[in-house]
Amino acid sequence: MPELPEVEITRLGLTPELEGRRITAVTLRRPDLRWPIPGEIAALLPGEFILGVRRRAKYLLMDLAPGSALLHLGMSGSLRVLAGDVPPGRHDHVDIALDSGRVMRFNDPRRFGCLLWQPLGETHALLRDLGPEPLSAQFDGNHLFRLSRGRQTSVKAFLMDQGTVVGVGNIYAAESLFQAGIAPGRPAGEISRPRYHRLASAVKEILAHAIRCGGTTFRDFIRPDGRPGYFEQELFVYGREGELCLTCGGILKNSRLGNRATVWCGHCQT
DNA sequence: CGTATTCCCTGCACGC
DNA sequence: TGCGTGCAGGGAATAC
Repeated sequence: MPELPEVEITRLGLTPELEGRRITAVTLRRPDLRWPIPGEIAALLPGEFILGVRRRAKYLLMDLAPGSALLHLGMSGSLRVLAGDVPPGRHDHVDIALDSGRVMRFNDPRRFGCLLWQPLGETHALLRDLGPEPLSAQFDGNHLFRLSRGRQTSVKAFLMDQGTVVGVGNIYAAESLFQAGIAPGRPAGEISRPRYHRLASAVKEILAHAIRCGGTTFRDFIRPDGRPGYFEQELFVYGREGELCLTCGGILKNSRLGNRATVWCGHCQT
């Protein structure tokens, strides 16, 4: 389930394979993923040079002269770069062939991902109302404190809201709240400024650490070169409901918040 | 506007 | 062994 670290790891793996390459062909084996794949993808990409691969939130942007292809991995998507003669398998929905003889292949069993188009100079509606990047200076405890005043929703839902800060999904929200010692169900508006400073620091540290580990391969994430990530070995709470807290030895609780599984320690998180 | 809920989709774990 | 059920979840859409 790709969150910011997994998307960033994907970007890092794609960049040396894609940057400066010319696209020779686009193969769409489905007309749609989450949304229909716009005609510009098949019409405009072949022949274009890939100028760069950027990331904004959990979106990847492949920059070409006439605009950018926008990719989201949803929760089961992955991008791999393979030799051009590797036959496609189940759920290999899109191929982008390169003049290197290799092919970037988009696999997504659950099809929550998307492939969209953004003309040069425009910002796609999906990118318009996003909060700051968590690893940027714009994101800090003051930002969280200010945005949370008057909010009744749980701090976990608040943290996972992409308008608050981007890139934090269920795994990293749970881990960040654990490291900050904050109970996930606490109303966002009731949390003090010092505690939000701790939370912002935890988010930054955990995301940066997860990127260094190559991301989290909990079920299906895979890097462009086929290797897994190793951060799941560092998880303190996510996926560990009923097991022992690694800090205090208590039993980790499991509840549902905002229709998401939420694991936390009732002793360490208050 | 804020908040909670539903829905999209497939693979897999589970219980009978 | 096979079948039904529930869950996983990003995030848009919908309802209130």
